[in-house]
Amino acid sequence: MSRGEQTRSAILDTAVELASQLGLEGLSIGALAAAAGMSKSGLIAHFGNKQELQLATLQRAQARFRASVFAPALAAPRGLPRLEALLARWLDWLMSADLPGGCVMLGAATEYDDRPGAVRNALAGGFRELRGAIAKAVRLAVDEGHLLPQTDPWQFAFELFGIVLASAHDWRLHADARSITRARVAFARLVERHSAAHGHAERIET
Amino acid sequence: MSRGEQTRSAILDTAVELASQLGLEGLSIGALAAAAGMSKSGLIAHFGNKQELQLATLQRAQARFRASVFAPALAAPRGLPRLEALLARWLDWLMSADLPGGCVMLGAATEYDDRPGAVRNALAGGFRELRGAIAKAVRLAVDEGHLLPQTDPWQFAFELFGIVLASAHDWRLHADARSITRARVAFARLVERHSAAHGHAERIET
DNA sequence: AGCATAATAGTACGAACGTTCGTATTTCGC
DNA sequence: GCGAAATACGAACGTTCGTACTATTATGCT
Repeated sequence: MSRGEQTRSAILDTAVELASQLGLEGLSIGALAAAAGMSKSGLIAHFGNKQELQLATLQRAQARFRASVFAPALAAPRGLPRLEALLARWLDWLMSADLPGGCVMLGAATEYDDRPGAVRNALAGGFRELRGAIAKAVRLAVDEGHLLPQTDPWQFAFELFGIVLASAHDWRLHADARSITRARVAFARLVERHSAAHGHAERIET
Repeated sequence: MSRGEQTRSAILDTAVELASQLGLEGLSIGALAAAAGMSKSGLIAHFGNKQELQLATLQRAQARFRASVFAPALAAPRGLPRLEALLARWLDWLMSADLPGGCVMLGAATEYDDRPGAVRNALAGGFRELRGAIAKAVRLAVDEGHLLPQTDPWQFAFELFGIVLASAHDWRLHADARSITRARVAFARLVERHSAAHGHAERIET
């Protein structure tokens, strides 16, 4: 890795951290340059313009998410264990201390949902890919016999996503640690509802 | 209503519309003045400074939400009908065409969740109040016998909130109309899970 | 070691930001 | 109808924004 690539990578690390707090749009070249300890012009030379910087920052954040959340989940055995690992890692990711301003993608989602362009496309693509991957994991859980065959993977993924969103909201806006427990309870009930044990069996105690 | 109050009110209507698209932080005095057809100085004189403008805009959006979503829901009979009305109105609100940039509160939530200050406090207070109202509606549904007594109102409100968040996300970022159906399905299952008709559960009403 | 090139800094630009001030205009009670 | 108060305007402030262009420094290959 050349020197330029090194500093570019270091810049992006700082950029993700800053974008976490200020949003992808609020991330300014001047503030980033100050945080990275270099000049505005020297910094932006690595990317050309701000949009390219935003795209690169988003890609870096997405790559981190894949590495911290999805890859470990894929290491878990397919089926329910993988889904559980996914949720656990995802919650860890959202509440991690090294993302001081929350998930960059979730923040950018509300920023760019009505702002057509390359950033929005990259963002939507990432979320679509994520949702598809979840749906696939659900399908595998059905194949493994952990979930009932009539389970709709997309509906399941939708509801799981909602649980995560609500948890992130409560955690970040209200600093409510109960959101973790609530997410786990909601997930357990979501699974139970689609599991073969459903109908005969136990009740979940909160 | 004096003339000043009239223009102030008209400004806030425009401000809500603009903040819907640009966010509460991205809402600039210059752009708002242009949209309202008046000068920057003449506009900001009604509020003092930008933060007061943001607070007033937020309060206006919150009042609109109460009027369009919560008040009609309260008109429905307590219990399940009220909860169903709440969800229906909420989804209408989120997908309404006159909120071109999405819900102001949801947008501001991710903007200000790590920015302490008056705006964040007002925002968090509103969401707390909303969540409490939902929990209360759930409690009433339990009292009416529509939901099982062991239902945790806060857990129920959490999950309902998650359904709404996921629906708003899919609708706004992916323009996915299926999010409405998915929200309804998820809600129906959430209710079913806590209802007396649910499989194994014991009845409370004779 | 020397040199071509990559990498960073420096500077300047026009525009937009929020805010303040002085002044003109309009409204409204008397 | 008059005058005080409310309301709106226009101009300017200092700052920051993203970007462009030039100069300087550092790297790496032969």
